Amino acid sequence: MDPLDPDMFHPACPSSVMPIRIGDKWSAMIIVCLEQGPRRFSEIRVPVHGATPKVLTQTLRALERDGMITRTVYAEVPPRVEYELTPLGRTLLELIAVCRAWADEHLPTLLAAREAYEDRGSTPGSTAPAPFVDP
Amino acid sequence: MDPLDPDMFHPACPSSVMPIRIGDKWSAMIIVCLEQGPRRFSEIRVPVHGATPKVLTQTLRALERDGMITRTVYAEVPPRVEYELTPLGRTLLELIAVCRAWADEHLPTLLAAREAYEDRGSTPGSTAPAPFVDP
DNA sequence: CTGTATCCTTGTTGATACTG
DNA sequence: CAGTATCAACAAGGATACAG
Repeated sequence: MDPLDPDMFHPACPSSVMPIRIGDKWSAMIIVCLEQGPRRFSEIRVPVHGATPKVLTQTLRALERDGMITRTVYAEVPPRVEYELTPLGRTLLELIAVCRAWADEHLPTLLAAREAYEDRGSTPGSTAPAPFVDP
Repeated sequence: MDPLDPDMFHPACPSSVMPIRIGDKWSAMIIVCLEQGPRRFSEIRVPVHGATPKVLTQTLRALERDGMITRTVYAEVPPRVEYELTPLGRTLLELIAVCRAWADEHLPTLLAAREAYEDRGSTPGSTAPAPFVDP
């Protein structure tokens, strides 16, 4: 997977309905973006579209604060800043992988349940083999 | 662990700072509460203190909608409602266990990084072995 | 007992514009 | 390029009261 692919986190991506979240809304995306090496601020903005610079900065600061990433400023012009995963941050990759595996296996079941739930709406039947029905 | 222990989710519990969340704020607690068998509405309220009935109902409905739990109403007086994990809901227990294992292993590191970050505040030094320093 | 109904506070996200 | 500042919008969560 290309961490610079603009469609890496397309709205249709399962992560939209995933019941698991690492940190806030954007953290996991950023972690995955940095998997293959350091990235610059503007490089991260590409796949993580929708995140304004403000939100991106907020999230990056929080990750830095928690020791997940490092922030390195190079005294060049134009300025260059690189973000890189720490060993601690890399441990999150494994966790994300586990979550993805869960999604691959169980998300279809979840979505089916959700659809079935909407379908009955307020009509008869109960989820369980219930002895009594909820009017 | 006793799923009816009022202090099961004490504020000092690591889950307060955990960067991983299953669903919303209360879902994971509820899932764990139901691990050992069906529970009634008021039984769930005990360990999940802080959740008002409104929020608890919301969360339970969402979990039911997604096929994680079943809701069974018994036509008794006083009314009795039991919530129970589905097989799908039980798969979340494994996921939660993985997250807990991550926390046991890495949360101290995270907290240390956080403390170190606060300590420097805006003083010298950089997180990375940075060649240049951020003024 | 098991919820609903209202109202309100707060935190989070987003849009837009501007700076070193 | 890499942010910061400011304001607006929204959704989640909580307090309180009440109903079937």
